[in-house]
Amino acid sequence: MKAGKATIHDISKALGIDSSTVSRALNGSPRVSKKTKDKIFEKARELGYQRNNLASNLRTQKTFTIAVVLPRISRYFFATVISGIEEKAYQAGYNVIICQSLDSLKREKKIISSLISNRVDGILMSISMQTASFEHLEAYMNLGKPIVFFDRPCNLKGSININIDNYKASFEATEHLIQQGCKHIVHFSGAQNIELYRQRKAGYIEALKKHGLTVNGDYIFESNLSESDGIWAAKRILELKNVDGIYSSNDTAAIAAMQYLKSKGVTIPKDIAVVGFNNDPISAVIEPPLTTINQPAFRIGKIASELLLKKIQNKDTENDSIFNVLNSELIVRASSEK
Amino acid sequence: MKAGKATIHDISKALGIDSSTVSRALNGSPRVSKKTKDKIFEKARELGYQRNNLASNLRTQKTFTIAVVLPRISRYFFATVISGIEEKAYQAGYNVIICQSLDSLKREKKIISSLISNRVDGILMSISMQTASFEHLEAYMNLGKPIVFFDRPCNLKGSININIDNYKASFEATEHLIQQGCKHIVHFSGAQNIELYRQRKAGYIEALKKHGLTVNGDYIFESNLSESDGIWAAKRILELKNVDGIYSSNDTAAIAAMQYLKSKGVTIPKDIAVVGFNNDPISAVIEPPLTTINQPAFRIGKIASELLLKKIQNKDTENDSIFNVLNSELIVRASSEK
DNA sequence: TATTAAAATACAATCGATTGTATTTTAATT
DNA sequence: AATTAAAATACAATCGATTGTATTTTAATA
Repeated sequence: MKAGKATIHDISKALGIDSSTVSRALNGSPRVSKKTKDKIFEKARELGYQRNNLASNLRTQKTFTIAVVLPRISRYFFATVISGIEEKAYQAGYNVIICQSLDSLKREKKIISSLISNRVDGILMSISMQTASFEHLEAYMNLGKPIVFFDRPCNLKGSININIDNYKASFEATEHLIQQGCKHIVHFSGAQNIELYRQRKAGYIEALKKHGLTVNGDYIFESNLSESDGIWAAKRILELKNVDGIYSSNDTAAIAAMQYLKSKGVTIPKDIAVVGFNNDPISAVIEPPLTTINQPAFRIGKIASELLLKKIQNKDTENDSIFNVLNSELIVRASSEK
Repeated sequence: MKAGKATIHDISKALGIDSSTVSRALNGSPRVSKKTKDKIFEKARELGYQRNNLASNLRTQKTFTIAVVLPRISRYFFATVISGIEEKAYQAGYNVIICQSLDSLKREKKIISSLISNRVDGILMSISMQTASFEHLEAYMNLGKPIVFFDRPCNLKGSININIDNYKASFEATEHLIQQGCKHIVHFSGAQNIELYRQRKAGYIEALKKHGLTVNGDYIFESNLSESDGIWAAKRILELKNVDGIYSSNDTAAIAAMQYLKSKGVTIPKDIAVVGFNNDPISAVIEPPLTTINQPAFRIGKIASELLLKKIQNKDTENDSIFNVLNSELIVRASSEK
């Protein structure tokens, strides 16, 4: 027989011991004597037995698996959040499944449907840029299973959210540019159905207002904040002529714009000062180094999975909405110091 | 009743139709009449039915799930490989589970054990730096299930490998440095139990020999090629005094070393020319831009999953070892042009 | 040694879907 | 209307592990 294909029944037959006893032994039940346990473990090793989780999970209605659903793992911020999640989850004996929505709602829906079919115990999620309605998420929650939202908050009733104060971080970043003498600051914003980007935009606007600068819709660029979006934005900036500052909702777009502007002879920060968001490793390496906002990504992951596991383990807990707000910090580098 | 908790038996009872017919209807079997199918689909929608894959997979002995096991997803190369894998896999209706070994053998073993228990249909894998024996992988293959190795090849009999010609790429990179006039080239190498790093080292050595340069063990640094390893290497380089070239087995270490050397007043490429490996996005952005070797990461992922799925689908195929060698290219940038 | 509680083990149902075989229903043919 | 093949549906076993209950074995007590 091939190793690993053995079942408790094979052990049972080989030893003349009932399969229920074998199961209990392998799970360390005190109902099985030491002597029998030893025999069973020995035989299990001999046959290369590995528990079939499909069967076990079906019976117990538990998979000890949680899923992370996020836009894309190649973003450093998300990759770091995942590390935090995995640390906590593995400690607690849970498996982690990672799923990329690629910021597509269609894909996000497919993923959730598959997670329902596979009966994962809980989901950690940062919704896609296209997600504006939440039926697919409610379908999961209606099974009595929890979702914890990180980074991009969600206003579903009873939802648990972990994020930084995006409004405040944004306000400070913009104010920093103003203090450096910028008068015409462009903002790179993301999809407005995402609360996160609305908050970042709001912080930017409030900072302008506080300092008596005019808020001009033409200076707010909405996009997916990809590399190509950054280049597109840089081109528009050159057309606007008088721009002297950029506050971008992520580093990716900020860096792409910087590279393009540099190639067109713009000096940073003298001509245009730039502030990004996320503290990507690349932001520290580019010339000049990019001022950016650091989020505690690893901690966000740790706390998110802590809260999720707690929710999974006590089903009785309240159904309150929870907003867990962590601190962020503005890291000032050369790209914004005039 | 809560949505989503419905089973075929609930549909069966509600309609007075046997559950076997319900199952066949939901799977589109021609054995069920159109009329009955319609009734069943209607009721399924009404009850929010979602198939329980645990039960289905247990019965069918298929999970339509493949796993990717690799050192860490935050490396751009690996993240890109994953995108290629997912594209192919999703097209074919397979789920993809992503697992990070963090270059730890202990973790890799745990992961494989969990994948066995969860009965995934196949594995795509880039082994950890610590992996020198393969019992854990053989345990999986003994179940009659395939593993495809990418990036880091594996000499297990009957294994399928996808990678570039690391020897050749390395040879060319080193030769390039020599042509730029470098005489004392340091090589950053990885763990020597990994075939990949042995090949890269061999290519470096051969290039030196071909051009009549002495091969000096003190100029070959073995490490995990992390950021801190890069800094450590840079310090040693300063002690060696006469180094005029670096060929690193990855960009991460090369870039960390460059940053450190720059901070100590070394001019790149004039004093020391640098070549990395992997074409990380960061390599194009650093000053000066880093010469590096580009691997077709997305294609590697696509081809790897193609081969894996083929192997999953025809169990009868030969058990030959396969080495699939893709092209790489040296991208020459300012860091190496003297 | 008989009695009885405790310990160890066996029996049997269950989780939800699938599938080979048997039975019933329908429709076509004579 | 009787016959028969084909279509539709029902029955029942199965995948592998778990778990409540029943039974047997062991050991302790009187």
